[in-house]
Amino acid sequence: MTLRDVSEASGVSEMTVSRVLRDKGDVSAATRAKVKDAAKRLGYVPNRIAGSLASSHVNLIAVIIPSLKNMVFPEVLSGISDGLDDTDLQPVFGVTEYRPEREEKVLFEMLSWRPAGIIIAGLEHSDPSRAMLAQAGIPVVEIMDTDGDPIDACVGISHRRAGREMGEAIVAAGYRRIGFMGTQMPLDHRARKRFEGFTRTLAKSGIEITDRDFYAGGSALTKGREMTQAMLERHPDLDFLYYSNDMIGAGGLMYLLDQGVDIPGQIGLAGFNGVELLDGLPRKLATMDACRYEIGTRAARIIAARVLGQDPGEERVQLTPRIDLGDTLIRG
Amino acid sequence: MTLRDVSEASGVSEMTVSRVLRDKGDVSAATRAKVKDAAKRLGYVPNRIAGSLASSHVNLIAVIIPSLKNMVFPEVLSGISDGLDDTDLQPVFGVTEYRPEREEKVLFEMLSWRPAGIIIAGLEHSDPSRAMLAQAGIPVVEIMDTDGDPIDACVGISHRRAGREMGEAIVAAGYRRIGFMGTQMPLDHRARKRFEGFTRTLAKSGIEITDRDFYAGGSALTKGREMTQAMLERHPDLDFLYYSNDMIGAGGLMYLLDQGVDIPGQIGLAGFNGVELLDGLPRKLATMDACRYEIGTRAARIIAARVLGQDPGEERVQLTPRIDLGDTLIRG
DNA sequence: CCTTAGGAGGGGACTGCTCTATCCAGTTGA
DNA sequence: TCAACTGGATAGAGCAGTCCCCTCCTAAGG
Repeated sequence: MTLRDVSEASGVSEMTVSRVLRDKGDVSAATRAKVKDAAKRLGYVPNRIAGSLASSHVNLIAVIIPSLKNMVFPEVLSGISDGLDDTDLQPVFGVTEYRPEREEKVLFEMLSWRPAGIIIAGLEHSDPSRAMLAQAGIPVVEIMDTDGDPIDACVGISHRRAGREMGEAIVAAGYRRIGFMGTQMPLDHRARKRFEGFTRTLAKSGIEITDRDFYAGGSALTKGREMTQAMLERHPDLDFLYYSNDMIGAGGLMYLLDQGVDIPGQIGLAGFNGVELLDGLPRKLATMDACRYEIGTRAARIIAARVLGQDPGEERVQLTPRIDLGDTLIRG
Repeated sequence: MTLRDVSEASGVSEMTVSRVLRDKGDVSAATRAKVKDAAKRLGYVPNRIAGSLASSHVNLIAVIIPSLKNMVFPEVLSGISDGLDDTDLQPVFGVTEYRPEREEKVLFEMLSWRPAGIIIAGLEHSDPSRAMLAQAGIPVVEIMDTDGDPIDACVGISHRRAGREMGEAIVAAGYRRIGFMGTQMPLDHRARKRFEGFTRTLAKSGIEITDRDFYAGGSALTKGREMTQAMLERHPDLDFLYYSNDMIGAGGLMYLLDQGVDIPGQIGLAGFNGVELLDGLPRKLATMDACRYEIGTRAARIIAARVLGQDPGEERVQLTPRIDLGDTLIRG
């Protein structure tokens, strides 16, 4: 089923059929109708592979993210999808599982389809990946993070600063014996940067983290409970627990409520991400919004503008995450 | 940057370069090394658009799902991704937002890339969509649901049966005044089928739903709280609440625990999906596993086998969801 | 020692399907 | 009558794969 079939069925040249289907060039209304009718009758679906090869235009935007298991990324994808909605650009997703070698592979695969642009999470990439991104000759937007040197454009928040601000709020509130719980992911650079920003800020006030723990796999809520229990058994005198994400934070919160602990009096809590989930918990966990959806839309707008040859405006966008003290952090 | 550039840089024909890069045909180790070296030095990324056009082989599997906002689908995607992992097939995702006209558009877009197979959620499609699927001439696997006539292959669970079994468990446990809460989505056929199976089963025992309510948008957990409160104000004598998904069910559970209601003595609760989240709640919500991950892997295996010309085995797979009574449904 | 078969290594020509660029014929209007 | 369009056709390009062919070397047979 090709242009030829449609052209034969409608009695005009392939050229004319192509023009009708792409709404380009001048074709009389009568011919147009004839062609469209034939195409519909035959169930013709244009072959974009041939089309893209001929025109060297591809309407795909490659989107590379670490994971789908964490709700953070689907939200970014929604933003991208919405930001691209009024263009004919189409996002295509690839998942790296936080592994650099996977990232390389996924990137290579994606580039082999000659997309019109790339949106990729993070600023840390292997040398081959950076080389591919730089050489591709298409707009590249690195998202989520702004602590580092972008290859091209960039939209995100500063995770160092996010960690710092939370640290400041905690110190200001008077907490001093602080425990940290996070995910066991050396390759999650954003979590690492938050942690660094956090500890560095505490250090300025002469405070050192009392305990820390990392987990891998399993239900985040359950892990949050277990880790919190274990940490408090090790250090019953902790007065604050900072979690690297809201899910384990929520688990910790549930555990402490079960135990009848006074929150935020005896122990304060904070997470990160601002997940919607928190709104329904008995006590609202302090957190920090990661601007996920907006990151998606802004990145998409930059890509769209660049691809369509318009002015993309600001190309290094640093969004400001809002801290939300919720009910689990005393106002300092 | 094309095969020609690599061929010129390495001093062999384009043909030989192509063979080296695809690991096909006999090429001496020396030549192979020379070519690979040149390709790497130039940062050559093969053009799959041209490759696919030439070979009429595309390694893409189109995956069409209603939404990314519900964790159900990312889990299915993980399954698909894992199921395809040992092949060179690559999933490509499209999202319909539960809208048939979006589905048509997404399907058309995807088919225009001539994928090797399609995995699509649900059995209900518009006539044009069905026509496209049937005419595409590639394996089609409809997933999530088995209540209906698949176009080709099919992997899922029976949502009617899921509703029925939950209804039976509730009746067996002795509950009689039952309320239902769900999402306001006429186009979520699976939720509808569960509801039908549920009410029909109750009817057999002479029970009619006492109240029902539907919501749209907003945080599911919060909505669950609000709807539960509202429904109990309307009907304080309800003794069971069935939620169409675990998130609103969890919200309801939180509300009732806050209120000090005896669960499951005074009021029983059940949700649907078996989301991981439930494991960390103070009380485990009764639910039913939707086999999300397995649906993904099975669908992927069928597609892979068909595409590779192997025996796909069973092509109409009905999985059996396990009911989990948790702590919120008296054992009947 | 020569012949010959066979295989390994590599090249040439053409193809896939659509789009771009260019060109032509017919029409319209001044 | 000629210029300016309009509707439509023809030719060629885009890049890598398939099919088929050729060359050269090795090894076995006579």
